[in-house]
Amino acid sequence: MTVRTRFAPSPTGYMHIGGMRTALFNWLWARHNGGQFILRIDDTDQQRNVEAALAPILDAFRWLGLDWDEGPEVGGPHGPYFQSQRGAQYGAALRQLLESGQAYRDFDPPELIQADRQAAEQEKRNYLNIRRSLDLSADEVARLIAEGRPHVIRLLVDRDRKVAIDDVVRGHVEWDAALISDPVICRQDGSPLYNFATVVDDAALEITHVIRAEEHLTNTAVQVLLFEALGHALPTFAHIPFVAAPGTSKKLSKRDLKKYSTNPQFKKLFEAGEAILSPLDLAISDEMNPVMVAFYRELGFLPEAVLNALSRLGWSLDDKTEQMSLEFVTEHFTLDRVVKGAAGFDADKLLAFQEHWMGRRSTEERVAGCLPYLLRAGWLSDPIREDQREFVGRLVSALGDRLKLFGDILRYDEYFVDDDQMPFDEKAFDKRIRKPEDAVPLLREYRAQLAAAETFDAPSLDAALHAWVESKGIQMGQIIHALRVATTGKPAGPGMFDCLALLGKERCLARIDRAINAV
RNA sequence: GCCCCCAUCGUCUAGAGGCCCAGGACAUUGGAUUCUCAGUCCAAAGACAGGGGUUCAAAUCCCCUUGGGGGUACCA
Repeated sequence: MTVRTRFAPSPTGYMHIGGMRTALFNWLWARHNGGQFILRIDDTDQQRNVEAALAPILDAFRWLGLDWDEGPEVGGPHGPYFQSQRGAQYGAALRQLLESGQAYRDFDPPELIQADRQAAEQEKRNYLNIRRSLDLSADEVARLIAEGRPHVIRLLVDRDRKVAIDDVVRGHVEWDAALISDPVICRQDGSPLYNFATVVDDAALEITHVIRAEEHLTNTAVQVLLFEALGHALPTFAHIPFVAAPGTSKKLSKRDLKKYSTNPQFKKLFEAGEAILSPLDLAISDEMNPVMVAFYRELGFLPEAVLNALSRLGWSLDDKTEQMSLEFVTEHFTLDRVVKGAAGFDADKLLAFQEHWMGRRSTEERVAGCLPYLLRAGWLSDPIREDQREFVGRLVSALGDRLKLFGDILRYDEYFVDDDQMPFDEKAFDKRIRKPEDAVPLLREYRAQLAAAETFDAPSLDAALHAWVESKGIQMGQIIHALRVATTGKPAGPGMFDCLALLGKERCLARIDRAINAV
C-alpha cells in the first residue's frame, strides 16, 4: 500500500516553526517510503482572503524545498483540497450517519447544555451530554425540522465500549467511551466540525499515516469512533511531541513571544533579528519573529540548517550523527525513532547547524546570498555594477566564518558608507586611539608609510607593517588596534590587512586623517 | 474536577536487563593558536525526579509519589 501522509494547515497568514516540524515529519515519512505527501487546507473557519493567508505557508514549504504531490496549486485526483469546498462530502457523510442511526439531531438550546456542564462541574464529575433529544419520536423530530428549529448533529457514542489505538510513538492508548460526550459534528449553521471534517477527508484522501502533534491525541478517540461509524479503516496514528519553547516544556506559541525575548537562547535570535531587519526597515512583528519560519528565511538562514534542526527535534538517528542533509534524513527517517517527550526548540543548536552548513557554501554562493540584502538596504546600486560585485566577493572571502547568516553582511556597513559617514565605536575609539599616548603619533607615521606604498594587497601590507614595526622597535599591538579602529570604526573584524586592502589606499588615508582629527 | 500523555547532563538526545560508576552534539568554563573578532585544536565540568518492588543483575520491567504537559468547545 502506498504511504500517504498529509499536513492540514489553517490559512493563518504565517507558518509556525512547530507546525513546520510536523509537516516535515509527514513529508519525510512519505518520501522515505516513496509515497505521497498531501497538503490540505483547513479553512472551515475563515473564508475571506484565504489566498493571502495561505501564501506565507506555501512560501515556507517552497523555501525549505518540501514539495507536495496533491494540494493547492498542483491539484490532484482527490480534490478539492480546501475544506471550504468539500461541503458535499461532509453532507453525504452526515446523511449516512443520520440514516444509520449513528448520529442524531440535538435540539437542546446552547444555554441548556451550558447549564448541564456547569452542574457537572459543581458536582466534580465528568460532564456527559444528556441525550434529551433522543427521547423525541420520529414524528416530533420531523415536526421540529419542518419548523426550522435550530439544532446540531451529534455522533451517538456507544457508551459501553472502549476506544483504543496503537500509536506508533505512544504505544497502546485506550479510552473509556463511557466518559466521552457525544461530539457535535455539525453546527447549527450546517458547517462541519474539525474532528468530523478531518475524518471524512483523511478517509477520502486515503491517508495511511496520520502524523501530528500530541495535542491531538485526545481528539483521536472521537476520530476513531467516527472512522468506524463511517465504515472506514483506521489510518496509522503517530502522535509526535510538540515543539516546546526553549527552557520550558510548554508548547512554543506566538502568544508568549514577549516572554521568549528574555530567554538567553532566544535572545541571540532577537539580537540578530534586530541587527539584520532594521537596515531593511523591517522589525520583529507578529508575522516575523523566532516562532515563524519566515523569520529565519528573512535573516538569511540556510534551508539546510533549519531542516537539520527541525529533523533533530524529537527524532534522532543514533548516538552520534548530528549533521544531516534532507536527502540523508529522508533515507533514514523512521517513526519508531521519534522521541516521546516534548522537545524544546534549541536556538543555539540551530545556530551551530547554520555555521556548519554555511561553511560548506562556496564564496560565490555566499555572495549570491548576500547581494539581495545589500540591494534591499540600498547599499549597492541597482543594477549592481561589476566592480561592486567584485568588491562584495572580496569582502565575503575576507569575512570567512564570520558570516554566519547571509543577513550578517549588513553588520559590515563600514565597507559601504562614505568615509566621512563612518561611525566610530566610541568605546573602542577611547581605548585604542584617544587614550594611548603613542597612538596618534604612530598613526601619523604609519599613514606616511601607507601613502608611499606601491602595492596595496594584504600580503604586502602585512610584510610592510611587520618590517616597519620591527624597525621602530615597537609592538604590533601598539599600532594595529588603533589602525583598525581608525579605518573601520570597530574593534573587531576580519584580518587587519584584508580590511586595508578591501578599503584601498585612498579610503584608508582619508579615514586615518579623520580619526586623528577626531581625537 | 475528569481523561490522556510525558520524565537521562543547562539544552537536543543515545540507551529496548548485564557492553553504562551512562555515550554524542550544542551551550558553558579553562588552555593553545592569532593583530581583534570569528574559527580551529585540546581539556574540564555536567544527568538516569523520589520511593518501593521484580531479578543474580535496572537508566532500562511493574507499582506508587512528585513534577511537567495536553485535552476537556456549535476552535483547529
